[in-house]
Amino acid sequence: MPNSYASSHDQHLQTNNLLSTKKDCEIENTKTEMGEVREENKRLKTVLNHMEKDYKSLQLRFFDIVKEVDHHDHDQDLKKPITIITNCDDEIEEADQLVSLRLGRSPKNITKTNLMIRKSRDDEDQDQDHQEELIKANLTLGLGSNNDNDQLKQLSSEIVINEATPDDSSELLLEANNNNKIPNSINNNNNNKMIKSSTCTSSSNNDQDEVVSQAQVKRARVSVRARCDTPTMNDGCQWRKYGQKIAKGNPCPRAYYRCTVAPSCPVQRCADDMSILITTYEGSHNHPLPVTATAMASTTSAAASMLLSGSSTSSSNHDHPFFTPNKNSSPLNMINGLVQNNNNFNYFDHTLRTKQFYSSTSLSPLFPTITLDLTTPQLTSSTTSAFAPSSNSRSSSLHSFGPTSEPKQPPLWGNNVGYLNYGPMYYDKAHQTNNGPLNLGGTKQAQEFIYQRCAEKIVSYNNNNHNQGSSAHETLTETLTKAITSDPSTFKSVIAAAISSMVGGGETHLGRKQDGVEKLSQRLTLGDVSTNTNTNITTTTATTANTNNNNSKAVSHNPLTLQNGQGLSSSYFNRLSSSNF
DNA sequence: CGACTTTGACCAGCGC
DNA sequence: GCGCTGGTCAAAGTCG
Repeated sequence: MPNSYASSHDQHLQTNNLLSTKKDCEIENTKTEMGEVREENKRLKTVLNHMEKDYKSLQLRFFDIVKEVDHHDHDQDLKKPITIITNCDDEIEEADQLVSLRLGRSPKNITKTNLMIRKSRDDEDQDQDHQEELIKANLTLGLGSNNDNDQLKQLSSEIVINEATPDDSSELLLEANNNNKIPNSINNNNNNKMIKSSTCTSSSNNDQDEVVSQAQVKRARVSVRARCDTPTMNDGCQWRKYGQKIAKGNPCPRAYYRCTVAPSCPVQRCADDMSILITTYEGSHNHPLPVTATAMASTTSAAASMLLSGSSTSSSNHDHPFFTPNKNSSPLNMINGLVQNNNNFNYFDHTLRTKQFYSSTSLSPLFPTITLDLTTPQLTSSTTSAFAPSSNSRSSSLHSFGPTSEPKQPPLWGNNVGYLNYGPMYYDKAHQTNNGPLNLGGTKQAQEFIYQRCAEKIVSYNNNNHNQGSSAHETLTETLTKAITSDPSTFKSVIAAAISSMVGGGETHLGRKQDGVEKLSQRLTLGDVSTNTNTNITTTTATTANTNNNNSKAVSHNPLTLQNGQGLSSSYFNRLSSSNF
């Protein structure tokens, strides 16, 4: 018995030793693995830092290039016989605004050119319906005739000029007013009146049609829907409440805010809805924006530009689950994404799908409104999910909405979501994931627009500078190389779209020229771009990139108590955001 | 005291 | 022409 006991005891000890040895081994292995994970984390951090540095440097370079190109365009612009109304108080600002006004929409002289070009084309295509003609007449982009290189070139240069400065609806307003000899003093502070005045001053049918279209453009609004517990949405700007009204049929008051960053900034916003904050922006800032504000400004400006461009339509857009034609509103040849219809959104209303897109009449029947819905669930998988949220604050998420606001953003060109899918027109809140910032899709797409704009500039710039071996050109080449290296797919998409916009312009949605452009795009993108070749959007939208000279107006509706513009927006949200980073 | 919000009045556009 | 409505103004109140 003792022996058996001793042997069993030894066995037990041996088993214990084995177990302890095993545990030791496991611990060692675990430690080793942890060490490896740590090293991996370090490597990842290093890579991330490197990417961030690259991103920042590329971003800086990009803006430098944009400035250079803008400057160059501005120089060219001064040489061009563009009519500039000089009976304004601030000629410098006026000139600047005039240039910026024309993005996405054509000023009168350009429109005439476009009409002329179109006229020759119409000899071939007699079956266009009159309304499309009228709409297209106001599209600066996409009207170039392939048969007329000179005109196309001229048009391209015009496009470059148009995009030399940031665009937005108010700028467009100003432009139209200039065309109609409306005093600028009216423009800055009373866009509505100005618009109506311009409409009344037109005489000829063409002018009337043009003015009507421009009026629609001028009144474009960008409505941002987002679930927000706070009275206002933090978009980085400072807002001051100047009025509040109880809208009929809406228990929630509508508040009116005005941007207080600059005294003359026409941006306003108002807000309404119970759990969903709807912020409607009108116009664009005419002053440098805080970093945190550039995101939303860029986003809304891009949306407004796309709304105004009208060239961005595509049947493929109808497949977007959040595109909502509004049967109560007048047709506008444009928009992808969600169109606001009061506060009711009819997702996927197949019966209403037509070839045309419709604008909203929610705030005013005269103001086409495009809505960036940040409240709806994600219905489709999106590659934007690759962009991990960097903030846990829903409210502060908007801080990282823009290209420059979030230092920890993922790589700028990091995915190839079809920008041809009109991404910037619609930011799904689901892209934030559960707690994520809105910036994911928005940032990337907005930045794609920036890039797109750059690409457009590059194309046009090169067209205008064949014989100039300038340093700017070298810089462009260098930057392009870097960009391609960074993310070839997206860059190719952008370039393809840019070229498409130049070649095919706004015609693609009609099926004309689309084949060639589409093939070109597909070749360039090597399949990176969605088959929804809405190539024409390229042209219009790039507007938003430069917020330094924006001139916009914002209106927002807050269903809740809607108390402050600046207070919550700047202080509360800023605190939130600062605490998160 | 300055900045901001509140709130009633005013104005202009639009529909009937 | 009248009334409704949206948008704006400005004086008063509030807050830090």
